[in-house]
Amino acid sequence: MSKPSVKERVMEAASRLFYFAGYNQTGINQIIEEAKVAKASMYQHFRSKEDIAVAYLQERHEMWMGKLLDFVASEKKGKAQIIKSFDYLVDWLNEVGFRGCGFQNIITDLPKDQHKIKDVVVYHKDELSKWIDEMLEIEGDYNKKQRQQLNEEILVLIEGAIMLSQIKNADYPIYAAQRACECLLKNTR
Amino acid sequence: MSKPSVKERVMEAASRLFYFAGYNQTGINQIIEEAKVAKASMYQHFRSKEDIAVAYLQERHEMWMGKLLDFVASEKKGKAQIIKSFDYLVDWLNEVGFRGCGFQNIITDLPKDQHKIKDVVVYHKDELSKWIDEMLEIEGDYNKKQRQQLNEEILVLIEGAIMLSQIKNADYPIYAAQRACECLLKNTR
Amino acid sequence: MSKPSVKERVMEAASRLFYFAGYNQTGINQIIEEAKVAKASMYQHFRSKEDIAVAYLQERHEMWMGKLLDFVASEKKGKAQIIKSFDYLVDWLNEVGFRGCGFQNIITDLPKDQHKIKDVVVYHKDELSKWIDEMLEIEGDYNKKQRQQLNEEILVLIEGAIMLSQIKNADYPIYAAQRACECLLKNTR
Amino acid sequence: MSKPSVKERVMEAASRLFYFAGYNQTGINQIIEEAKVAKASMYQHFRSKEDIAVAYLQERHEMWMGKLLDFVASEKKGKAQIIKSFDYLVDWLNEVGFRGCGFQNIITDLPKDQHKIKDVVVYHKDELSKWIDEMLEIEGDYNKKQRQQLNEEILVLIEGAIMLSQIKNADYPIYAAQRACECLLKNTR
DNA sequence: CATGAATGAGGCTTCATTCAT
DNA sequence: CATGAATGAAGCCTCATTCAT
Repeated sequence: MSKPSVKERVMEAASRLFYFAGYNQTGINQIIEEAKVAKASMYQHFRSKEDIAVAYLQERHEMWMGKLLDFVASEKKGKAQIIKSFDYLVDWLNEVGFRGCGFQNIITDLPKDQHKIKDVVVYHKDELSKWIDEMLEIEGDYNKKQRQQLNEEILVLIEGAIMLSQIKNADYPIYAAQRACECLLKNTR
Repeated sequence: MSKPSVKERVMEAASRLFYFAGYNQTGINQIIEEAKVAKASMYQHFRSKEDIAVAYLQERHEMWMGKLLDFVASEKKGKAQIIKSFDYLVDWLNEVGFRGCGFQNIITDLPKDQHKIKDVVVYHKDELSKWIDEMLEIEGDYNKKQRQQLNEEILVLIEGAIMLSQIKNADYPIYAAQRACECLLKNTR
Repeated sequence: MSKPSVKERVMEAASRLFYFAGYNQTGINQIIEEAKVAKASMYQHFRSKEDIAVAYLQERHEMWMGKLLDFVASEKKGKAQIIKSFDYLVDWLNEVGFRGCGFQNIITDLPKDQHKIKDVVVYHKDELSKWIDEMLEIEGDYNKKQRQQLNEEILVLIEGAIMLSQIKNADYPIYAAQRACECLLKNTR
Repeated sequence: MSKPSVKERVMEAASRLFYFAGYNQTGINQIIEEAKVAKASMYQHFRSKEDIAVAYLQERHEMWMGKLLDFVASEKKGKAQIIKSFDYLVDWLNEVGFRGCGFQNIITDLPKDQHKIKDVVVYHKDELSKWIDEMLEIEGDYNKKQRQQLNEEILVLIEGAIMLSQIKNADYPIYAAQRACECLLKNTR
């Protein structure tokens, strides 16, 4: 039971602070203080604050997708898991006090030159999109064009649900998104 | 043809910078420089940076809602205007390079104590919601419960469309939201 | 008898420290501490450390050339003043403990991108060269080509005298330069 | 054909960086990175950055004097080699982009306590001076006093030539020094 | 003998705000 | 009502060195 490594301690503190306080609100000094790490030690593991953010988002992606897949595993693969994924959002966002999506939140107020961060965000949403497509493909009801359109629509619902629940500090937008999703999946066009 | 007032010049510069560069990326010094205003003059009109942001968001709300109503005015009030509102989003977001929603963008990375800003954001989304409700009510097809649920769903679509178009730097999410919206409005539940 | 302004205090401290301790050895913190000025106050008057150095060198140029002209004024304009200028070097360098030339010293170990500093140094040496040319022209003994060559040679002697006196911590190199200069001026070629 | 030793690799990198980028501009990290050496390995061979500089200057002295002697070897020992030595300066400084004298450059901006470095610099210039004296002695035209004075003057010319060519980024100061040197050697005083 | 991790001190610069005129 | 000067706190990052393995 030894002490976590410097890298781990930095990641823990940075993840918590970046997510709950915000990227710009979180200073390097705060991170190293909470991680109980010397500043230069931190910079031996991460070249810059931006790099910490990238690592944070990558870790967050793994964690978030993992939890999502676990959560929906009780349902049959396909539409059912997609519908169930909104229940995941409800659980998650209630737990974090509707703090919203770590990926959305970080790109909205970013120094103009920090492209690496934006890239991970796009990657995360693309991966989520891939999973949705998988679920739709398993269903077998749709051709490729239909799948793509549905996929886009569902992703919009997810993004909107997370964002609006953050603004309103409530979970009703997530349920609304779920209802909308059910409607979209029921009515072939 | 006199020079715009200090307040107006500050608002112009701050609005532009807050929206396109981001609230945290924009410093007071940059605002006064671009507004060509002395620092203390600015602080005579606005108690703090937060206050400037509040004024910016209020102005932006008026402007945005005004443009929305103008844009959809060519359509019959009701579902048609709602559908048309997504075309507004397409026009607007293309014009601003998919910079997203000024209201969404500002709340995601904010000092913990700046509640006044959050309040205006909530107000803005509530007003948008009111307009949607108006349009649905005019239709006459829905009871109150149905109206509220549809309203929530449509708002989620709008939020998601704006956010995802910002992430993907493309307008397809807006069209996806529009398609989804049409589906929701067509299929009574 | 009011307190000197912030700018003056910064200049005084920076000049003293840059010259006697060295540009790289002198930190912003040391400057503001000795100038008794808040850091941000300093940055209101100087955009960067480089800019302070530029101002320091410009001021130093005026001071140094002024003192030189004053010192040699007792001699007749022409060769005599040139010879006398080496006595000026002796006086000056003894006074500053053979700390060398502020202009030479700053360019030898400079971040690659600080061109503004280099420019002032070149300007300073060019102005000194102009003065030498003036003195040679007054003499009337030389044609343009001869003047230019002598000028270059004398400037080399001055630079070498200052540098070698710094290395050896002694004034004999200055006297050597003076002797050499006399020889050059005596023997037309 | 084995890999150069740690010490050699450090020396190679440090020499290059100290000379071309500057002592203060070069960090330990950059040295070990370019030398492909672990930090602690380096500190096993050199007690401190200052020690690396001392070794660098010692090596540089051997190299520089060696090349000088080789270069002038085509001439007869005496005045001729002295004159020829300025051609060496021209060749060398053109090759290194007028980066100046590694010894001059390092002492102008040094932490106050690093005396070991200063000592090597003085040693280097003294050795150069010894060589000039040798050349003058071989000539047989001068008494001891005359030799010493000429020696000082020639050294001043060399120092000035190197420094001014660095400032002006041109080789004309070296030719000027050569002309002056010829004049000094021709005219007994 | 070699190493990567860890460190305290300090580097330069910018922040939003207030003060004195 | 307008202003430029002044400020303390904090921003991100790099320094030369030492430690534990």
